[in-house]
Amino acid sequence: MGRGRAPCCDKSKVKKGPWSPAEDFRLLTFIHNHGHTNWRSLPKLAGLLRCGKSCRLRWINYLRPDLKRGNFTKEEEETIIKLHQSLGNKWSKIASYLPGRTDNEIKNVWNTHLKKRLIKKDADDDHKNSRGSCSSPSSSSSYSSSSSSSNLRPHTHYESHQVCNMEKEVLLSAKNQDISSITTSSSASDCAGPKEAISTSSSSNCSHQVDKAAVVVYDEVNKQKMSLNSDDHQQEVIEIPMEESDIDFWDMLDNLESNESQPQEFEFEASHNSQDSNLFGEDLDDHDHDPNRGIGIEWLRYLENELGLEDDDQCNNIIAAKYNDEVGQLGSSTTSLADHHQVMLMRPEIDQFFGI
DNA sequence: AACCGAACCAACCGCCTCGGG
DNA sequence: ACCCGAGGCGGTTGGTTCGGT
Repeated sequence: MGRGRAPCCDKSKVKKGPWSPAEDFRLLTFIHNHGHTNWRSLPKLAGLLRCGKSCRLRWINYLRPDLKRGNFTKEEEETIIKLHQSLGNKWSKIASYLPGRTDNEIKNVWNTHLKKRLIKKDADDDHKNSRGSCSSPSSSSSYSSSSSSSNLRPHTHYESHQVCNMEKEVLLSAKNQDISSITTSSSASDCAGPKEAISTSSSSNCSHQVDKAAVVVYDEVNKQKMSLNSDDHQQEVIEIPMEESDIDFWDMLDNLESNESQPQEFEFEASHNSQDSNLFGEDLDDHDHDPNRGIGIEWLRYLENELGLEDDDQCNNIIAAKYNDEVGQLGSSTTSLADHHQVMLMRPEIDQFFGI
């Protein structure tokens, strides 16, 4: 095995760094039209100069339409903390219990907020205990004593690792408690928990038990979440009705991309998401079976917002020109103007024209 | 206003697992 | 049983933003 693992792609020929709106759009459109059966070949087929892994990551962490954006709620944070006690750093497993959240997102939240918060809380508890009645020597774990000394300043990576290991020791005992407490509970398949984490867990008894523990935690937390989620976090699948269009259009986007001096900000509010998807759902029903026909204007707004293009006059003009070209080519066909407003992504005056 | 350190987060890297041949 | 390729995962990095001085 002297050669080592072959790289997943030719690193010299792939683009790295932040994704441009055009790349996002291209990836979105391709996946919508063809799915993602083979990530490795996807970039080539989609005309992206990216590694397949990079495309997958971008899709999973950012472009997937069922993603929930915005800050984590208290309930979500509680869920993460509890699941982390059961599962440890199994971010993808934890993510499977939080619909709309990605493992990367959860990992980031844990590392930046929750871990520090817990350490601080432990330190506070320790402090209180030490000031109170004399605790027995056995009650002061090595974790709490050492962590409290280090949590007053930012951790280096090495220190974080140490803290993490110490947490593991503590969590292990918590884990064992969880497992022992649920051995009489129903089987994992009976639980209404997340699909993947349960159905695909075919590994060791240990991990299976850990999953069970997580399911219990999940059920508990989920009860609290149900009422909240029913209103403002509905799972809306955003249709992407844009047919992969001609090369010129992509070239145009690529040109735009090269004119951009700054990466765009793609803030996307969860509320916007649900609101818009509600709106365009009905419109699409009449058209989405034929991708060349009408498109939900709200989806376009979503995309526009996602790609950070709404204020880009240059882009607007180019796309409007593209639109005029297409309408011109269609000539006096029976297709209505409204059926082709998909190229008019971001022009308020055109919205007015359509009475939107 | 300028600087600096902290916080944040998107993206990359490399290892692991799994499934097909 | 073994090999290989693809997908998945967790750890880490580095660029950007934020907040304090």
